[in-house]
Amino acid sequence: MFKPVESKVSFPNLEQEVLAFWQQNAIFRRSIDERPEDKMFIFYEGPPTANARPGIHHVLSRVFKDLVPRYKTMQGFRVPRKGGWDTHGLPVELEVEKELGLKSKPEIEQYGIAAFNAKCKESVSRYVEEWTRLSERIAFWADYENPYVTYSNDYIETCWWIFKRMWDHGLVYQDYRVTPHCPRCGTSLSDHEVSLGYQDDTPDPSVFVKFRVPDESLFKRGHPRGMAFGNKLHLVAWTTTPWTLPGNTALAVKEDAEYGAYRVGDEVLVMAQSLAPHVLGEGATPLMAIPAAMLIGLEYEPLYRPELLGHEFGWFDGDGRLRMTKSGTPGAPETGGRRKVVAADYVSLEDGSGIVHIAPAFGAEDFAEGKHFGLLFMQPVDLRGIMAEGLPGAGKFAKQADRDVERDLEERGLMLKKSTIKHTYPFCWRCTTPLLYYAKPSWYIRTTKQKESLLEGNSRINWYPEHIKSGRFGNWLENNIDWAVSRERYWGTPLPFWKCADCAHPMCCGSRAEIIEHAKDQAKAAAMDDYHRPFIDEIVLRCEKCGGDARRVPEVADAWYDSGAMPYAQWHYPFENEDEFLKHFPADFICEAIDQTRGWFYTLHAEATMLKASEAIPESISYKNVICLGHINDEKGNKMSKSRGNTVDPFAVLDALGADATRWYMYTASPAGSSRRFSQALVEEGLRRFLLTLWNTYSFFVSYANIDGYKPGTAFKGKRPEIDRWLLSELNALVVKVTDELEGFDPTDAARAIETFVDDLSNWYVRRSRRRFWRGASEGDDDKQSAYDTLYTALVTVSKLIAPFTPFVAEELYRNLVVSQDPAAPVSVHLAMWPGADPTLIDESLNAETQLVKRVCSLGRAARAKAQIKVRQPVAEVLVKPRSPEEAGALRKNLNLVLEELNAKSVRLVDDETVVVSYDVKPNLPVLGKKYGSEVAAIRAGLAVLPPAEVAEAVRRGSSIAVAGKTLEPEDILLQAQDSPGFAAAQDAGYTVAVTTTITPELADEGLARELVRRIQDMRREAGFELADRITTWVSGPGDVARVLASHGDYIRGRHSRPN
RNA sequence: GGGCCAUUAGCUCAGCUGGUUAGAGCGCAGUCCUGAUAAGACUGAGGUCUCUGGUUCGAGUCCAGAAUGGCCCA
Repeated sequence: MFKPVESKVSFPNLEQEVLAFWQQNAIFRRSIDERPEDKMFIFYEGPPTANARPGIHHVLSRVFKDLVPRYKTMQGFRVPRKGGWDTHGLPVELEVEKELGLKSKPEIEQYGIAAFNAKCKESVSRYVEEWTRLSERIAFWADYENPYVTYSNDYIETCWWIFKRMWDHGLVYQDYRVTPHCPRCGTSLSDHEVSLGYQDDTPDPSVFVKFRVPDESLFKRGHPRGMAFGNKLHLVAWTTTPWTLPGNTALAVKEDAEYGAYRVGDEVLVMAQSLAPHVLGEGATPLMAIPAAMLIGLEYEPLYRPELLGHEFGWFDGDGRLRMTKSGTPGAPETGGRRKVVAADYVSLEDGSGIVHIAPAFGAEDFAEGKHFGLLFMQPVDLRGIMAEGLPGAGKFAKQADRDVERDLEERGLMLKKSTIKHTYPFCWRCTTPLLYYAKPSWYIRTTKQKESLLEGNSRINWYPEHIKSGRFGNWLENNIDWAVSRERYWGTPLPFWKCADCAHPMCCGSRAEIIEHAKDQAKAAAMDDYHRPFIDEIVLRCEKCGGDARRVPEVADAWYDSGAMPYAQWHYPFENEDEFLKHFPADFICEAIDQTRGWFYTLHAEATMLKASEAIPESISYKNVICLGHINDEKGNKMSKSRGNTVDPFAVLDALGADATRWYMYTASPAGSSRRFSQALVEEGLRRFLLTLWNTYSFFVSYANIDGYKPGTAFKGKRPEIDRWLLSELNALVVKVTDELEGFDPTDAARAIETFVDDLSNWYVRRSRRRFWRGASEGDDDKQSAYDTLYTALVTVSKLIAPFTPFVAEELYRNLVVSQDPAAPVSVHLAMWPGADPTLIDESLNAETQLVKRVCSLGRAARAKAQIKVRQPVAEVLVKPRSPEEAGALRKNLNLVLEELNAKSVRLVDDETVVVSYDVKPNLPVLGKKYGSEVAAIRAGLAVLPPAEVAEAVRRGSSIAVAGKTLEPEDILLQAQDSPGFAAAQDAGYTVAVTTTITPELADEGLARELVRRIQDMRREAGFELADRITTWVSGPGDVARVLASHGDYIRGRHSRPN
């Protein structure tokens, strides 16, 4: 006996029972422990941050992550799955700041870094329980009893070790970079934060400034003396940030643009020709054209010279490194104050003057130009945004200093024109202070040095979808820039770099032991039990060069650095677990969404490459296969976000429809790499289409198997009917298909194939085979055995195939169908082995034949519908015209199916459909009219006298035909099929299927008999009888009912009772 | 401004290396079938396969360009 199965089912309830079973029997642990240790498949979990509720997009990545390990487990691999939590980073800090009401870094420091970090630590585990609950609920199997946690001391120590390896190999350096900076909060903002604070229509000054070019510069540049302008030549540059003008160290022109000199009053102004009329208006006299090449290299007088005011300044050396110094310091470049013109391709000719003001301290592009051309670097505004002494607006906030700068330039006659424009400008999303782009020192990993290795490694990684490899990820590597790895924050892995206060010598420590070794107070270092700030900051090292006090640099590491360290840090490698690390490296499979190309996919890859370059690990790729998921949008295709309020609570969907339905939707809706629209309605559609269909087939099988006492295990040996051979053929083809697709990391095509099979199983195999299950044993034991055996085999195989996809319903089917019958079987489908296909059972031509039969039946039903003859009413004959003799042969083998499906007494195959249809031939007047004009009348007449059958024949063959002296093409003639008398026909794609429409009294009686059967069945059902109940039926009715009961009584009785 | 992806029925999606008449599911209207079925079958309405060129005997499919949308970067 199988456990009885109701056709009605609540999947959410069922899933709870399965969850309890897994829990009680430790199935997850067993699914790992019971697999051989020497056959590993390695999966890395990209750690989520648990400081917010999980959303539906987390369900997406988790179910894809879960699928491959389950499949591989069934293939006999051991697939350990260590969970992990990403715990550091700015988002965490921001949450805590909000909670504590802190608004800036000074406030945090006042609150206390130790207390602040304690709050951060507390915050990251706030939703761990909810994350774990979700993971369990959707059957995302991972080990959350021993997860790696990025804030643990061990994890941090491995991060230090990685830094040290790179440090020793010259892959770490400090340099400046330009970042969006909030002068009030005293910190850089991430791109994400910047994008939160853009404001449109921000008014800003728009000023055209004159930069004087002394005649001497022209001579130096090789211009003839005759071309002197009496020191009246000026370059006109445009800016919306006058406060950056004291930082100007260059002007940029576009190399392929035409410039011109214009006389305005007694001055000569230079700017792009295309913009001159707009800027200068009527009063300007063009003097001459100047190619950009003549401007490049030209020296001009700076508006301001902060370097003379005792402020620190810098320059870019030959390596593009920024060196800071003070005027008069030995080694500082002697500039004579001159700045020069350079070429830059980003110079716009759309607005401004075609000459761009460059201040390397205050713009990313400017900084890059500085690096490229070895420019001076002036930063007369501090991190609070305050203008330096000695300059206009000194002591004021930069934006307020704008007006002082403008006034100063006006007084000096260097202001050409000023007005106000409105544009989009970024503000701090927390305090609405305007952001300043500001060059600050930052620590870098020299990834550019390993660019070739990064690319080489990538070439050995399998990406799904494939275009990511050379597309988004490959391009990212091609355009690689050094990784800015430091953050001026608190809650993160402290950078293990110390700098001597005396000689500025930098040191890097790659372990706790090294820190203790170099610490001035070794006892204190040894006692450190939290490696975070502020404790680590208190450890002062002895400078290895001069013995002075070395203090740690204030920055912490980018949180992405932590997650990229996960292959090593999860094992605290190399400090312990070397075996574990080597066994688990590299990963065979990882899976995240596409936004990780610059996140985890990159840091994982970059750190592995850097470590390989540092000869610290044996292999330079840390993952071999990666599924890169598209994003989930809402049902309208919009991105889901909290602020839009269009997020979906995963638990609502799971409670309503269940995890299997949700998972199935994720796999089948669209290929893994495509973005997808999510709505509960779509999940429900899949539930109905697939899960319920499968469930009902299963319930059907169990109901009848229990009545008949069917026992699996005694494999059927006799000759199987065609339809059973067909189902087994399809089933084995399905196993091959699903296995192939999963090997190729394509769950979508695999799942869709399963869906098609289940549809065939239910709506063709079971529907066509129903009677074989309910008729008595005496009516052919072999046939019935074969049916049970076939259906049982199909259901058991499907339960295994769907185990990675819908693990709950798979478990339910498997346990009832297999475990309840076979004490030797593994107790869970997730401990079972993946089914193998028997290729000898796959019969492609049989599969094609069945397709043909289904198509013919479909057309036959269409023909019946056309004649308005119900399927319950038998017809005398079905006529089929197939497309080829081969097809005729195939149909001949399946005549019984066609007969039954179409409720006909006989089937006749014909090779010409004109037996059942005749064609009306009509001239295609719109076509003929265009071709032949007035001759159409003659053609019409000519066509009318030709035998329609011959014309039709020619048209159907696609050959031309001679009519009234013209050669007509098939397109010139319209054919209209007419049913011949006594037939109703349907045609499609070269097939014709017809039924005879004459209903003899005998046929009518048979139809009535079936009608009676149906009515009585309905009554049985309504009365609540069980399938096996025997009933007594009384019938009264008009004479034909009595006649039919007499003539077809046995048939009617036979349909209502099961003789066994 | 650069890169990647997408665009096929009202909606969600198939359509393999070019090959007769472009399909499925959902939804809508109707008819039918049914003792596994919350299901199923059939019919109907619904397609300039985003557009423009090109290659080819032949293009939804290949090439070029454009448009729109999404994502990423600047």
